[in-house]
Amino acid sequence: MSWTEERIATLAKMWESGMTASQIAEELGGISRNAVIGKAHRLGLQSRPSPVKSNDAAKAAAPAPKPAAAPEPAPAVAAPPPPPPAPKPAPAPEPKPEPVAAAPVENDPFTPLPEDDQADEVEDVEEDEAPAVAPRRAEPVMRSVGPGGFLRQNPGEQSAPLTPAPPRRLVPARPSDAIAGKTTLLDLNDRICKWPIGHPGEPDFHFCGEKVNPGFPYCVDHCGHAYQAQLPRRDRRPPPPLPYGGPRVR
DNA sequence: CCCTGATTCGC
DNA sequence: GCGAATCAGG
Repeated sequence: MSWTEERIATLAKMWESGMTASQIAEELGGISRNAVIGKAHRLGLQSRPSPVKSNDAAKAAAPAPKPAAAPEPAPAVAAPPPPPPAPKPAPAPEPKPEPVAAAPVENDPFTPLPEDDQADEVEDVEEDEAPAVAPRRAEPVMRSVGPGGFLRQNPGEQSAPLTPAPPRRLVPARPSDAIAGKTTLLDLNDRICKWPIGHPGEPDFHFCGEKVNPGFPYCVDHCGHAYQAQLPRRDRRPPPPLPYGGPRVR
């Protein structure tokens, strides 16, 4: 297996959307999670909340505001508690500026209601990503579907691809009509709701795709699902089916 | 034990 | 550049 444009794009999307390296590896297929992690690092994707953050508390506090040419900026996971989804720029090696923000995964939508300890999460989300684009059309755009299931662009519709050179493909990314018009992994960006619909690997697995509640990874509706105050056990819904029922079946 | 991501280092 | 091996925290 080699890292084609598309596999890299998929890796990047999944990584930024908070999927674990294992999940990504499984989805890409024929590759280990180590390969995924290694590639992610080489690509400069970095530092989502890692279990092993090699962190020196001394680094951030006092010393060396001027490393000059010092080779250890060590950005990533340090001070800023509420990392707003910044546009992912080139990795800034300076100590001061906000490093690449970690993907916002306050609450894994795949296990939306872990039972306890999440009442406080709504607390510390900050808001400094003012929607630069004011009136985004909230209405889903009707598209025609070309042969093979790829989506056609409407006349006058300007596509703003995330990738500098969107790969032309003879084989469309949408594997089937089941996914036509849906928001797939490759459609994810900072502005649309990343709430998963269905299970990864299923032919119609897709994402919500609504405009996000600014500052959150999900739309208003799904934020309502993701961030919930704890109810008394008395009147909790016993069946927590959404949006991800159980273990993956393959 | 399991999981996670980070890092190293031979290829 | 790649990724297995290793490390280290949860």
